[in-house]
Amino acid sequence: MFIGEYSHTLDDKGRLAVPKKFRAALGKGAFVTRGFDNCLFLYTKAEWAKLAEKLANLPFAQANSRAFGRLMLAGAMDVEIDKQGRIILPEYLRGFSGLKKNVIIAGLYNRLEIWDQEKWREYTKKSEAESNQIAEQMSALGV
Amino acid sequence: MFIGEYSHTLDDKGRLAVPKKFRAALGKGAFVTRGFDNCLFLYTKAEWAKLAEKLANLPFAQANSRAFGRLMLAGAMDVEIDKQGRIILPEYLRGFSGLKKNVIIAGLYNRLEIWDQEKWREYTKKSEAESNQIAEQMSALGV
DNA sequence: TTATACGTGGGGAAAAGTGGGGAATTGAAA
DNA sequence: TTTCAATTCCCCACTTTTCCCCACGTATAA
Repeated sequence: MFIGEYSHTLDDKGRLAVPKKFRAALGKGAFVTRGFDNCLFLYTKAEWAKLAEKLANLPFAQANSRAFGRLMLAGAMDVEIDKQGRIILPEYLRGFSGLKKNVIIAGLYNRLEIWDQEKWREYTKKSEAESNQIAEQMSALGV
Repeated sequence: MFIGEYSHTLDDKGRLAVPKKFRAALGKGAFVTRGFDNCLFLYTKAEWAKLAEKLANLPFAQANSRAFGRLMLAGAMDVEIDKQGRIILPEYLRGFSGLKKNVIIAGLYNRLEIWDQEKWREYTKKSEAESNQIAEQMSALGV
């Protein structure tokens, strides 16, 4: 289970440290891909396999399904954790997510999200302001 | 079952003493996360597991579900109680809840709430003043 | 008044995160 | 085929943060 918010830095070589806690889970293989709201999703091998399966079975006759598949499947890349506990993010994903030096890594149960710090700050600020409304809606979903 | 109101202090290292009564219940694992009205929620491991499960199953294709998950899952952190009976609150949660030196820990049955003392005072003052109205509305919910 | 327990503060050791240099490997050009 | 250049990968070292332990003060009860 991934939870929490971590602040790390992306170096000039495109390397990003994974929080110590999560390395064991990702050691068997990790997959990054494009996410929503301009962040990246990082999955364990097992979770990625489940998701990829679902994506592959989307009806490719539908334009939206094709777009979704291209976004997440073609966007994906398997990454390895080096001896220092870092992964290398490919150029196209750094560009997509607008990552600069300061990066936020967020745990969302079965995935990690990688955000540019500025974007994350703006996003959470906005969400906090709307949290009461959102919570009302969530109660309808049984939370 | 957590009840009562306790006043403690947060030190420079972000450490907060948990009231003695509650340590046994939280000893097996405790989880803090963002709450409502700018306070933090503190759960036992068992209670958190139930909540996290629900949050994880929200449909991530919906913008509001994602926002809620990011507030509460990415907001969460598992904390351990040290030999002195304290937990460490991460920087981002202290910022979120506006905690300063004086902190209130309040028991709410299946969770504890952590408030900045000032905010708590204002909130309770306001609620006490409105208690009659609130009570009317609650009766509709079967209380 | 003394003893005990709880809460608070701080210092030192260890670990995690970050940056940079050098070796090895790959690819391209002569 | 050989050589040069560029990129990738690996390892070392520094810095910062975290964790663990000890000690003091205050409150409470005997």
